[in-house]
Amino acid sequence: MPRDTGGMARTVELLWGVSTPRGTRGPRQGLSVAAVTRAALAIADAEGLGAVSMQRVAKELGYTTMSLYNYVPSKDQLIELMIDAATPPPPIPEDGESWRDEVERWVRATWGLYHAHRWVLKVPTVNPPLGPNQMAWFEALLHALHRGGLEGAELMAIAQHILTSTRGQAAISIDLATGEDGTAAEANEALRRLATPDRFPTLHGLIPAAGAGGFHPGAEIYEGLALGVRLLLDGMEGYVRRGAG
Amino acid sequence: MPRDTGGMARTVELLWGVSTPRGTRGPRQGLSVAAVTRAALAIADAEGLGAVSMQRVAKELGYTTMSLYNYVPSKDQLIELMIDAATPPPPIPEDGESWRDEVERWVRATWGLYHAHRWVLKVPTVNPPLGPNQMAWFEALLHALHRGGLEGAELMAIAQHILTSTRGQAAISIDLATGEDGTAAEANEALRRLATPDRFPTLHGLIPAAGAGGFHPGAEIYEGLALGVRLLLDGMEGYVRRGAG
DNA sequence: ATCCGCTAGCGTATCTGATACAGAGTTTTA
DNA sequence: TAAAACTCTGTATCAGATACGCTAGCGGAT
Repeated sequence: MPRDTGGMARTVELLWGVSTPRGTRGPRQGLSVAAVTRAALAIADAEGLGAVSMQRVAKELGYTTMSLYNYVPSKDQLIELMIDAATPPPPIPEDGESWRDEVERWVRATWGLYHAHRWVLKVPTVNPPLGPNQMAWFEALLHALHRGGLEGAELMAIAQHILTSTRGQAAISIDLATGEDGTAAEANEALRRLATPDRFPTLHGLIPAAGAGGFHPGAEIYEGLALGVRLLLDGMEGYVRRGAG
Repeated sequence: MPRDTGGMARTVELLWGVSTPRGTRGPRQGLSVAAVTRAALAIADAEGLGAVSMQRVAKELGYTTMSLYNYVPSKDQLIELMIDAATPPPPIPEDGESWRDEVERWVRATWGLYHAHRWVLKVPTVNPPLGPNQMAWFEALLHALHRGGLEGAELMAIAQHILTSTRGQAAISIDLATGEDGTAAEANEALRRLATPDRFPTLHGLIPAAGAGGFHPGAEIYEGLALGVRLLLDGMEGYVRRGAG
């Protein structure tokens, strides 16, 4: 029987810790899914996703590469586990906090989360996030927006909107912060040279205005994100008031 | 002299076709950057990014793997070229079109673009998009929003917001459409099972309401995106009217 | 008590893909 | 017409994922 190399069912099982009941025989297990995941996570946090190889993780744990496959069916699955493991429980709304503040707190926390684990957004997405922690965060966002008066498909839509723009802007911020020193400056330089006023009038006009050159450093991007969210919530309030949703 | 393996400068050079003047000596070139890029692009469109390897591209062209390196300094650079090559010129706004319609047309076109080249959003971003076509699209979006009354950092922020949420939602839609047949259904099934009303009350409430189970198929996601953009623009109008920006 | 069968961890092998390097043939310029 | 500058080829290297078969530890049925 070939090793079950994955599939959604297996992934979900692993993520939710539903241990397929295994016989108690054989040598005691020296490792565990959690231990493997933790080790991989530590490597990624310290040296980036590229440093995570099965060999490296095994070395870190003092085991052979192949023994990891006793716990994790493939590297891809391991990465899914890492992502969920990197995700702490979502922030708890404070008493009396407005729903808008709740949303903004969520955005800030998400921003922080991605910056704390700069590799997370490099993982090319394949599946919807079905890990327990991922789901908890999404639930938290839905909760806040629901308080704001949204329901059903609209609720889902706006939540996705906020989620994806937060992810996207965080990814940009991280790319700029992570690149070799000077990459950002080099990019700005290139931008300045290429965004000529004839072909790119609007963009060209922004370059001096934006200080670092149109692709801003971290804090400014966050401010931009926050503004976008605020305006979206403004629009949403109007929408709800008008009686839809 | 080692082959220049890249760096922003080289990338930009390639993207903008600034041919570093090469001597006219030696055998006539059988290939060109464009030809290599085109071949790679065709493979990616037909079989996904995973099918693009240097060997495969070379085979397609009837050359050796290594000969490609005469034209393209590395695979990563080739991928950047592919992305820009996959990007047609942005849509041209119609006469008399409102700025809001201009934005919405932009969003729709972007959506279509990503769906036409389903591999583009799988590329883990490293650099800001400096290719000429990428820049042209961004300029188009800036132009529309500028007409709406935004300036400077606010303009940049809202443009990024729209860009990232469009990318993000398109990515979700593509993942669902691309997975093995049944993956989406399986995910919904899992979601239904895992999103228990006690721990995930809001999410749980959405599952039946959302038809396919909370993670909607293509058209519905597009509707959601469009709604989000509309509300954001609503908020933006208020903001502009209030005199900021 | 004991032995059987399950299983963890090991060593090694295979396969795929990127990229280095050296050599041979081609074309232009001094 | 030789030297120089290139292009393309063939082969080698290196990394990383994962298959496979072996050995030995351990719990449970005899």
